[in-house]
Amino acid sequence: MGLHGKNNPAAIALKPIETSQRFGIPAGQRKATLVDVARVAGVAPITVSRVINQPGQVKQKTLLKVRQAIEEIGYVPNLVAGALATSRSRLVAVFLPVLTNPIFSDMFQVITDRLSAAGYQVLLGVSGYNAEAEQKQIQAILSRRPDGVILTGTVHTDVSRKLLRAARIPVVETWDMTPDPIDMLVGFSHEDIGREMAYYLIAKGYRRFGYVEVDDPRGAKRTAAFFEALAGYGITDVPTETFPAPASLRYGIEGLRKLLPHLPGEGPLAVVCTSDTMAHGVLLEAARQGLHVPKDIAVMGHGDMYFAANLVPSLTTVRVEGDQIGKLAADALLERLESAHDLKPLKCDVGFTIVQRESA
Amino acid sequence: MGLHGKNNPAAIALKPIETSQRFGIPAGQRKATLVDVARVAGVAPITVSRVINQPGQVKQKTLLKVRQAIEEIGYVPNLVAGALATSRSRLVAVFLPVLTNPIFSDMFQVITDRLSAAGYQVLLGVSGYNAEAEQKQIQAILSRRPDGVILTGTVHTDVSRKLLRAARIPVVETWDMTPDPIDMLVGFSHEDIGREMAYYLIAKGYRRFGYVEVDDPRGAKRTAAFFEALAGYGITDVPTETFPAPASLRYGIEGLRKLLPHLPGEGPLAVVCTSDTMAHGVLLEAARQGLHVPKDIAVMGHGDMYFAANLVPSLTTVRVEGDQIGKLAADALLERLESAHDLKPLKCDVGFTIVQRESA
DNA sequence: ATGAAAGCGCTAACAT
DNA sequence: ATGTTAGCGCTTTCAT
Repeated sequence: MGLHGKNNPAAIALKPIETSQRFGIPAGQRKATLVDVARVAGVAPITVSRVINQPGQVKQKTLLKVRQAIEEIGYVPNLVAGALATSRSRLVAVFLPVLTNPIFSDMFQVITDRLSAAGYQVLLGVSGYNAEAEQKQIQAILSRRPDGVILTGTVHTDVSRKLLRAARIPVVETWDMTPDPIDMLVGFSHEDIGREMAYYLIAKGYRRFGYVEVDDPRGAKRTAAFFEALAGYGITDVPTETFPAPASLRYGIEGLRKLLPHLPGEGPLAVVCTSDTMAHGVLLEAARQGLHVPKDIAVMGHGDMYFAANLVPSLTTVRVEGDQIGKLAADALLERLESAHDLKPLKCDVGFTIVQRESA
Repeated sequence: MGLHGKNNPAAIALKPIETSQRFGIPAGQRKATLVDVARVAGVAPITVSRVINQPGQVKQKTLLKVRQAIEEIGYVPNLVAGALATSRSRLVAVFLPVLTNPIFSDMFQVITDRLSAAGYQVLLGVSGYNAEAEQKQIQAILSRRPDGVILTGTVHTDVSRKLLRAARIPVVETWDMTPDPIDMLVGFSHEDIGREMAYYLIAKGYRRFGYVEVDDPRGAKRTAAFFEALAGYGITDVPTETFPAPASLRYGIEGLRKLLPHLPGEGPLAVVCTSDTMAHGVLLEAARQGLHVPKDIAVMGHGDMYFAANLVPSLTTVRVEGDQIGKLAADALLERLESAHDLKPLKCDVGFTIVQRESA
């Protein structure tokens, strides 16, 4: 690869300096290494390493000399080699279902900010709400030897769980609750949300419901709990439209259109969506059809996305503190990474809020 | 680090097998290596390497034997070591201004899909429309020795450009045009867009304008060209509201509120926004104020985001093929990476479309 | 405060 | 088709 004298010990041994330009700056193709810096600065390679990693241990004068050499030859440290030597990659893998949902990208942003402030970089995996796809990515990313992993959700394949346990690195599952986490857990109960939404609407006097959902494992938990709570009030006929994840505006529009002919009985009607995006669509379609929200039809979403408060009418929804989850997950990981490696189990429920606005 | 006999050559030489459990499976803490697999399978380490990387070169029988050993001890290859040995990391760095704009996350998704299909993984950097922040991240990520880099925009610090050139890896700049790209370029002309928007609105008969923008370098190009084109028609007084990037719904709402008292003269009025998100806000605020769109006020956005077609009234905007950019950028990079490394310059303008809808 | 030697886990280049 | 040897660029350990 353009390296002169490679695999020719004699050449290297005989003329270690002549293979480079004056001052040992590597010729043309080759990238500068620690050894090059050391040669220019007139110190041992290990001293250069110390200047970079533990500058406190190096005399001021040496420090300056070495830093000047680094500058002079434009040395960029090779973290691949560093990672191999220390078996610490300073890499954290984060898995998200989708990137397009601001709720996840916000969490990702918080995680990235905190981790990169601590000197870590983030490898992103997007699994598309699919445990098999997630497994493939986990498999691939684990060969990068990340120092830690943050997952979205608690539904993973058995192989994924086994691989993660075998990797013996801290793992944080987020965005859900489960009795048997892989390691650490920061989330909230989707069952609680489903139930509370039902109670909220029942309390408001609604007895007729329509439901628009996308097929994702956590949404399904909310759905099941919602239906169960309604059943407690004798309400069992809830027409439902289900679409493939991820949610889109169009599914909301289509959902309401398909739902309308099937909604049973008389009296106040509420349509519940598993995401604000679809609730937005329902709102738009209701407007197109001349239906008044919430008089003719109440609408409730999930996520409190950025537009929810500003829609006309504003959207009643469920707010989850994604930032908070990201912060807690990153901090928990960092604590494990930085401090003593003793098993400190973490299981944290950040809760949720029903945000009452105009639509329901 | 839990490795028995480390730095004790005698111990290793004398009892290489006894340090492990039966069959050479590493004890408790240590992760399995290629050598462990080789020992279990009864072959040389290089053969295991071939089974993983060039299975075609290995006899069927050996292949099975080795794969069984891999399975048995749960071996996960160490790509860190592989990367050091080959000086190929199979890592590509992608820099985005923000993640929350679907236009970028879509492009990212396309890039990720194509690259991971080719066996690469993607390191994401989010620069927040800030060249200094981008530089810091470039600096950090280059020490991971990525095989290639994809950037958003053509505005980078001098240091960034120098670092990227020195890295001697393929670089694709996207989402803009420039006469002096760092290496390859896939984008479109923001000047063309600004100009065409002006022509479009002039042709529709508008002579009074308001402008709502966020402070990002590419948006600024569109703005400048828009104003220049208007000046060609003698229109120089265009009240403008500028907000810090990234765009938000709220800026649109606030923007229109602040703009309204200042809009000059009489006759058809158009408000132009540098993003659909803000145009959405303008639409909402116009509705709140009882202004009819487009009769009282026309609105034009940029980006053709997912909601643009479904708003009421639907949003006239500019569509840019982000997917196409992502596809071309990833493919260009892959071609450089996979085939001969000869300098194949690429400069590609994917163009744009003005999407006429109800709002203007 | 600085250095010498060995090794992290893998693969390229040469055998056989 | 498989093995041997050396080395990727860094850091650890032990010495000075």
